[in-house]
Amino acid sequence: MGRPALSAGENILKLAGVENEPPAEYRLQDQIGFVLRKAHQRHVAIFASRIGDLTPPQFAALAMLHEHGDTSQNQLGQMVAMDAATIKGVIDRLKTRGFLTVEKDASDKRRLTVHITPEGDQAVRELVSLAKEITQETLAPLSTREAETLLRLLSKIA
Amino acid sequence: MGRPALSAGENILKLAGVENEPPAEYRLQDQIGFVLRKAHQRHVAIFASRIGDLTPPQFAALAMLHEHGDTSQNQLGQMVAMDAATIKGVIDRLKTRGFLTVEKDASDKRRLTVHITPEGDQAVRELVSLAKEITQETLAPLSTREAETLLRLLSKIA
DNA sequence: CAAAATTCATTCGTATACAAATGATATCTG
DNA sequence: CAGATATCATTTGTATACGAATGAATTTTG
Repeated sequence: MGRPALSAGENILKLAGVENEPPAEYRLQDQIGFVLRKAHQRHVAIFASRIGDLTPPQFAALAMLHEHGDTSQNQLGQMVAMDAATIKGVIDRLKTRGFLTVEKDASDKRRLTVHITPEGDQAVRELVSLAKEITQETLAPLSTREAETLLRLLSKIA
Repeated sequence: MGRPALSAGENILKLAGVENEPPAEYRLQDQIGFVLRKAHQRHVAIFASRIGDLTPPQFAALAMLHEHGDTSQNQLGQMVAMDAATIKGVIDRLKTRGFLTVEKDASDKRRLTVHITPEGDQAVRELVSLAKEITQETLAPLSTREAETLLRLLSKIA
């Protein structure tokens, strides 16, 4: 009588009637990090399809400089969420393109001050409408209300 | 009587009472791409603080292989959203670590079949609980309900 | 079946992204 | 003021990420 001892795959919970709760399995597809990476990839692809000759970080740095005016290199990096090593590369490439210039700060010889050029200003002005379209296309699968919600929640975890 | 001709900054809309709608300005901080990039950065930082010796893409590839079983290199890449060049690097590094092996497919000589090793399986099993904590911490600023909403909306645009 | 098209993997080049180390300059503290 | 700290920028090394070109193998087509 009775039943045999517990065999592999069985446990006391099962005996007690707490059936097979799929052990809170881990599905990669449902993890925020995985979805975040894919959403970001899709956005970058949309960006590249509309603005082929500037990357999102380059545009971000230029747009921030356009909006905010002169800043130091590291400060600009902070504003657009790039560390010192990353912002340097971005600025170098924008400098090569003639969109900005860099000069030593007289009052603090460690600093570099970054200026946007007229060409840089003009580029931002011309690209803003495309950038708006990129935002639109990225959010196209969502209703206006959903898009607002997404932006709000995403901002909270950013 | 009458009023002077339109001067700079004025327009017919203003005359009609549609006041100064700030020209739908473009604020970088409100663009989905910018927020997406920052949220992704934060997640990667959290991941690195908990799982120092494996990157999110490496863990994704290994977890997918664990879950799905043997696949070709490119197919694995598709499953974890990495192009051929990217997945190759990831697999090379996991191979070096002994988490997987790669061998030529006999029936299709173009293909490489990727096998997870016992060490790889073990690593996934041990890391899953940490991975869950990473998800939790990334979503910590949100309520449970908000987290579900975010995941759902993000999946739609991913 | 033979030519054309496709698929799989590799390689190269460019661009983020970040840790860590370094040198120059500023600021703080005792 | 002098030594300790901190900040700014640079450099190096590693790891995604992707476009484009390439070669080998397979599949499709005419």
